[in-house]
Amino acid sequence: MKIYNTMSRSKEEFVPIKPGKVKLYACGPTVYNYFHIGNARAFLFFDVVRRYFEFRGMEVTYVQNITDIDDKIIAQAIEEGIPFSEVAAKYTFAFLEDAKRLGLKAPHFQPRATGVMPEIIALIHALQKSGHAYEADGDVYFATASISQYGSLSGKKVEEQLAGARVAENTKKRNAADFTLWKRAKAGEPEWDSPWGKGRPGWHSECVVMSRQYLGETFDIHGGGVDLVFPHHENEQAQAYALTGKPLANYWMHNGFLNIEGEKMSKSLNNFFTAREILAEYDAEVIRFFFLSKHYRSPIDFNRELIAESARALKNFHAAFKSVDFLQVQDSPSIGGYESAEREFNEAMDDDFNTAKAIAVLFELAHQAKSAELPMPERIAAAHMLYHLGGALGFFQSLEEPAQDINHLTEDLINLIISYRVSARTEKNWALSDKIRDDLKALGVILSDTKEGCTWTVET
RNA sequence: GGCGACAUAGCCAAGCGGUAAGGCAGAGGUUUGCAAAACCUUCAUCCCCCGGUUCAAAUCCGGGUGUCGCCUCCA
Repeated sequence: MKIYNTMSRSKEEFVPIKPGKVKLYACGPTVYNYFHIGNARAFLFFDVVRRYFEFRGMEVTYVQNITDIDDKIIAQAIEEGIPFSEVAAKYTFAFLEDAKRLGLKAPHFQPRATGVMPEIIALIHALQKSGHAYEADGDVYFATASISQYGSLSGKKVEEQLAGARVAENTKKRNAADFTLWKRAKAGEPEWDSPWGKGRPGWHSECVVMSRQYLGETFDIHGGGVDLVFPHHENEQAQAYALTGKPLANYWMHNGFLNIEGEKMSKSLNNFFTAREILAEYDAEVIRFFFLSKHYRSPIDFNRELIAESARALKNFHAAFKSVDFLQVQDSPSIGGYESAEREFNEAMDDDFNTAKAIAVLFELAHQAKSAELPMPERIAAAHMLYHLGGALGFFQSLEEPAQDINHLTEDLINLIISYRVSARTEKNWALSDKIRDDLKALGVILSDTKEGCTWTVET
């Protein structure tokens, strides 16, 4: 399979370090707030990467960090008037909750920065001893000039950067591109003891520590949003090179940004949505479909009309399952016959995770499953394959009807009212039967007259 | 100033040298008392513009135009 490697700016054949195994690391959230819908794209995409490798029989080790000490957390703590650790705990919990609701499979390891503090300090210390880092007034900086590879990931030449860039003047740095490894604590800020006095780590060291701890010195894939290429990943990589001379990861994958109505999402533009609020409005599966319907490296525009369109498109799959009564036949053995669809699906996914193309295969299968011209066993086989392949993308996690918040009495009453309507229809009293239908609709109960009789669903 | 991405039907979106996938919407039909749902059929002579390479280009090259991103915390 081919993966676009940010390092080489081209698609490369993916060769894992150990055949059959994939060591995957993706940057997780900084827990200073509920994560937003743009974060959700990244989390969801790497969830699909993980699922697809597993689908193809690879043994995946997936690590995602949680940054629970950071300037933004401190700022939020001041704003909420609670200790920083409470902010971190609150939003870590919220993250785990929302991730689950989004249908993300839990990573194998989810280490937190504060849980590896001694290791981070040891890393910085090692960098200092080998001359790649220097202390200045309680802060420690990484000397970017000390390694030749600096800039290789992001393609930036440090000297050329400085001309027009808005680099804050920091006289403690030897070089404007040098980045903070350790930050001296100001009064009242969270602090840890270190060889350089009390302080906290910079952002870029934790991922180096955690990834190497769980995945080894060099691992297969490191991922995150494009904005992390520089400086975060460049700086992670620099530390790894300084430490061992070896790359941190062989493949760097970066998902594109999410825009709102063509504009960047930001709090100042007031177009900021948390995943939590979107999940309150739309099904997790709809959000998943929305993201996967476009290639992961392209920017994606988010707006409600597009989400609604995704919801309509997704109905095709559920209609397909319904048409063969898949819940009843789910456990029956599939007769096969749709191996070519699986081949097509795999080809699409093998080409740098072309989920949009893979989804087209799913629609073909849905079409087959619904086709009244095909014999039922064949339709069921198509539905089985649809379920199988959709699962590789994380779809159809709950095929069952969503639990309706209705008690037995209500249910009986609705059925009673319907029975009166059936009588009215038998008498061709259309005025009354339509009124009953309209009135129930106003209450959120949708009636449908089908060949099998009148069925009802509750509008969600 | 430096680096990079993208421009395909009303909308979303694949395609990456061999003659335009798929979805939404629309149109027509089947079904229906009507409605909804469902199913079937249909829907780009053409891929931002101008040159070039080639037997052949949406796909490659050069030049424009436009949109967006990164270089500062950020998925």
